[in-house]
Amino acid sequence: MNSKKVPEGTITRLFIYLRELTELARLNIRTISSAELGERTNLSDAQVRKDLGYFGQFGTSGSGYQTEELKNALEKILGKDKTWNVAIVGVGHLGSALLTYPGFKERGLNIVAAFDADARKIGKQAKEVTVQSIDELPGTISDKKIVIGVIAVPAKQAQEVADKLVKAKVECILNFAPTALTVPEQVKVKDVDLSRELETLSYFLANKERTRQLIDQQTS
Amino acid sequence: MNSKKVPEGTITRLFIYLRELTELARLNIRTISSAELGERTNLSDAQVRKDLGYFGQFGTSGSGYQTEELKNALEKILGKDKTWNVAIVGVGHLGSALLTYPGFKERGLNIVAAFDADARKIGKQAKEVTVQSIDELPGTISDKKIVIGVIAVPAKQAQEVADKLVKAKVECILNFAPTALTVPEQVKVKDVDLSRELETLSYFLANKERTRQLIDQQTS
DNA sequence: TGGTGTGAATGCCTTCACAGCG
DNA sequence: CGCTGTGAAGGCATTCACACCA
Repeated sequence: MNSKKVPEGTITRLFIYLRELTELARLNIRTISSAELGERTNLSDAQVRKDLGYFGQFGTSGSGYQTEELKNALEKILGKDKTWNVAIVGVGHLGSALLTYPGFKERGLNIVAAFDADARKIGKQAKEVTVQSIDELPGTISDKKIVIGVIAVPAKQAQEVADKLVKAKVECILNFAPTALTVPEQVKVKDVDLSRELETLSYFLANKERTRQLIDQQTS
Repeated sequence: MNSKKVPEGTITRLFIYLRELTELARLNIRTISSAELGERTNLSDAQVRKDLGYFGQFGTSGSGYQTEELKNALEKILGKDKTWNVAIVGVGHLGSALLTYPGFKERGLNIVAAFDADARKIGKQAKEVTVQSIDELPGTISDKKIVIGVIAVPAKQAQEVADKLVKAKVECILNFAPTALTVPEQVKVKDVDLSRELETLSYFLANKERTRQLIDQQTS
């Protein structure tokens, strides 16, 4: 067991392996090598072994890993044997998409509350939760033991919401607003900017076009 | 001008700087230092300078960068002086969220088509586009000169959709389906797994709990 | 003086390569 | 013999630190 610091990317990939292992288990494939698992996830065999190596020894020389066994081990490592309560703040299109997404519950993430500032949305039923006023946030967060807050409000309100979540003592925040948040460092923040993900591709396209032009010039 | 290979992360951050510069320009702040810009984006001053250094020299010793000038330079570098046509495949909650998101157009990303396999959704109007049958995908992609395809369908259909997009000659794919896609390497794929982003936090929580237990044991 | 631009140093992550095991 | 586990090497990316400039 290597107890060095685990790279961030390793964690991300562990979830990818787990997803694949779940599929393999469903297909009744009992055993898999690092090479095959890598193939199926677009990663290298060495990467697979090194990632797993941070957490212990799971394989058998010559034959690979037991699908079911490795799956269980990863679930434990990743905290999927527990459940965590989640609140969504902002019930716009994205917030609604998250509320109705079916996969969270079975992955140990229970969305147990939703908040919005817009009076017209309050009281609406979205799946199993009722949209509450943002004023009820502090009370609900502690009553329902919510540890993850999801920010799905416009950029301008994001910091304000973050402050409320922090004060209410959530332990992590998933931020979809395109703005840099300031929070105490013990609170883990993960930023996801959907718009930027798309925009990033425009750099790729612009760059491609530039090199194309460069080649045209050289050949003429 | 440093012409080394530009790190992936630099591009991501360039978009963050641009966002901040746009805000600064709006506030009529004419000039900014790398330290201030870093402060506002939760990045280090050195990081800011190094990132910009890949593309040229934009600053003035002693006073910093001209907001407007740097903003324009970044827009050019990132390809935001051009527009790119985008198609959304899969008009579920997430697809709809993307279709109605207001920010894309002004950022040079025009969503000009949407496809779905569900007959009940075809013909529906979402903002300025009408949902088409997936069978019309090949024709529409080339007619409308679409270069980016967004996959917002369930994992099981994702590869099939990817194949169609590739055959129709899109240049990049933004994939929201939680599965590894196989595409020719000249096609740029960016994976975004919303569910995984949330799940990742459960590792953080589980790990926190584990260390807490460890400390309890030691002190008892 | 205040702040850029940039080599050099550091640190982190991935890939290599192979000993050792079943 | 096939495949894991893991030090060591290599490659990137970030941070440091300072010469140089307005």
